[in-house]
Amino acid sequence: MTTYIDIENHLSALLGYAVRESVGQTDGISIEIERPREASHGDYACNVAMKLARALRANPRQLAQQILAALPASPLIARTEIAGAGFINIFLHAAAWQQLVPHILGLTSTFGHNTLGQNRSVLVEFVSANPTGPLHVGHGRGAAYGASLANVLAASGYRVSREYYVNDAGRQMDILALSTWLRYLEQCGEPSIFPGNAYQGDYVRHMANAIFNQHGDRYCHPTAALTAQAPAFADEPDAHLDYLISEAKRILANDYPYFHAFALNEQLADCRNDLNEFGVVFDEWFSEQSLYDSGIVQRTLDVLEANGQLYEQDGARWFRSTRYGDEKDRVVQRENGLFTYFASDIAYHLNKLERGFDELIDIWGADHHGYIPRVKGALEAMGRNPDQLIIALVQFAVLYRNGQKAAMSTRSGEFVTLRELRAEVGNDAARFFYVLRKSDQHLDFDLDLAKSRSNENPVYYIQYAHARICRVLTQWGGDTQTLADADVTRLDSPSEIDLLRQLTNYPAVVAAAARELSPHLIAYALKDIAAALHTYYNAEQFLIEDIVLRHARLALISATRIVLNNGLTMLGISSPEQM
RNA sequence: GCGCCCGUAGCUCAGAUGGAUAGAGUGUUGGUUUCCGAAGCCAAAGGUCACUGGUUCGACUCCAGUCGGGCGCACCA
Repeated sequence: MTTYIDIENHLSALLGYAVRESVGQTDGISIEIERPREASHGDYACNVAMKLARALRANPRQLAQQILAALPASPLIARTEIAGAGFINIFLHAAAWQQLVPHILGLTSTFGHNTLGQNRSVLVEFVSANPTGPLHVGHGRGAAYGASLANVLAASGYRVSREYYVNDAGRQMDILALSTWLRYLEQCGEPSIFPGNAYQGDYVRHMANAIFNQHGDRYCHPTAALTAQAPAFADEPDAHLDYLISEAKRILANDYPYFHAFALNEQLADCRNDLNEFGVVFDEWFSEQSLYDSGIVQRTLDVLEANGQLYEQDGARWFRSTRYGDEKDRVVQRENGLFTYFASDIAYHLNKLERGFDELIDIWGADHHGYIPRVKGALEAMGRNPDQLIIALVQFAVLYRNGQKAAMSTRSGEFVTLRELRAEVGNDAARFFYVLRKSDQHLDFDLDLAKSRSNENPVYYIQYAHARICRVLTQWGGDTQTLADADVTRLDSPSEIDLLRQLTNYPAVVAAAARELSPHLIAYALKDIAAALHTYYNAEQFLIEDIVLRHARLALISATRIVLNNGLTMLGISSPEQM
């Protein structure tokens, strides 16, 4: 078995050599190998002659001629031509494509991997939803995107850590603890004083039930005292909520942390379970509270203070983010002495860098884009390189059912949860539909299409290709290991060459997906590969008398199965052997 | 008002460093199975890449402006 020659690297090296030999200087000019749309323009094309033309003040077609004259011989190249304004078109021998089959069968699960990351470490932080209720479909998109992206990066030579930032320290958690206690009081038979801006969802009642069943009326107190001041807050619902929180803390005293911790643990466990079922796992669940407990928040502000980045005004402490391109300065410590979310977030990002990661990727909802300058600015203000932090924005997903929008709002309790979505369309369809769009593009999620078990559903199209191959290999009944040694020189029909080309392109797609943080490219490549497989399946027979050709074809579809499985796995989608 | 994102076929969307005649699915129309799974395949039709100008050998791609849509502009997270 001869060793595999990577076509694009090979052509790039040959042309680079030819350019140096023929016209000499190539500074600033990179050799770009592209795949023309038009088959008559060759298998690959190079535009280097046109790029050199300007600098050398020469005719591009003449340059192309000189370059081709110096082009070394290659076992892959059948012929070359000069076309158009000065394109060098390259036509390959079938062997250039055929060599891929034993290559894939040898590598199996690592085929498609690349070394773009050069073993750098990257922390991918995603989902990070407040643990104040079930994940909804918007979080689902961030989860699917982040998990797929992390897999793409891992396949591209990065050491990847997946992290969920748990906002367990803020006011929202207090509201959840309060909501749980108030529902509990209803269980105790107290008159309901549940405000409209507390958490309305049934899951709060469920937590209250659980506590009541376990502890009876141990945490019961009369609600009369809580209602006494209510009328004063008629026009200030948020102030009313804060009042109730402070009263809950006062009345429950040492029991308040119980409600807080119970609600937090319950929601976190639910969230973790939900994501696990979705195939989304994290290496670390990082607590915001731990940033306070370990003193990092204080230390962070000390650093900023020492650097002259903070000032006092109106009783609050401000960070001079306008120095770093932000629209206005931002408060890090409020008039009431409490730190803002921003303060702990600066500390969190500092902590990430102190843990030694080379790159940080934050995946945020697109509605947080205005937050970017202040976080990057804070890193810069602490003497860090803000370019180490990359923020990937994920746009909203809008569900459509029967052609109509399904609206959602966490507070009102009328949202569609990720769990409901998964139950309705299945994990595979959900993962696929979520990453089928570019992440910074709005997503119209068609529920009816996603759950249809018909040819209209693109996820089945790909899975069906995989199942079809498995079926053929099963009917054949041989050992697929032996196919690695098959003589593949007769794989030269149009549908075979086309399929081989699609498979050859796959590693470049993975690299592009990593470079562009765009796992959707994988989904589109899989559709193309599946289409080429289906065409092949209809064009040729596999289980034929001719044993050499039979083994060659089985080797090809076996390789195709491996690539489909690699890609589907990267997107967190199953590869069924039968459907 | 300012900032970020977006505008490609009837619909939903791709288009990797600027390349040659613009891509897929779906929908519409027509064809396809004595044969490994028809959840498939083949074909037709469908476009002023929002608009205007600029950069250059070449622009869907880069720049400026206009129009249209989304999001954001807290001592919330």
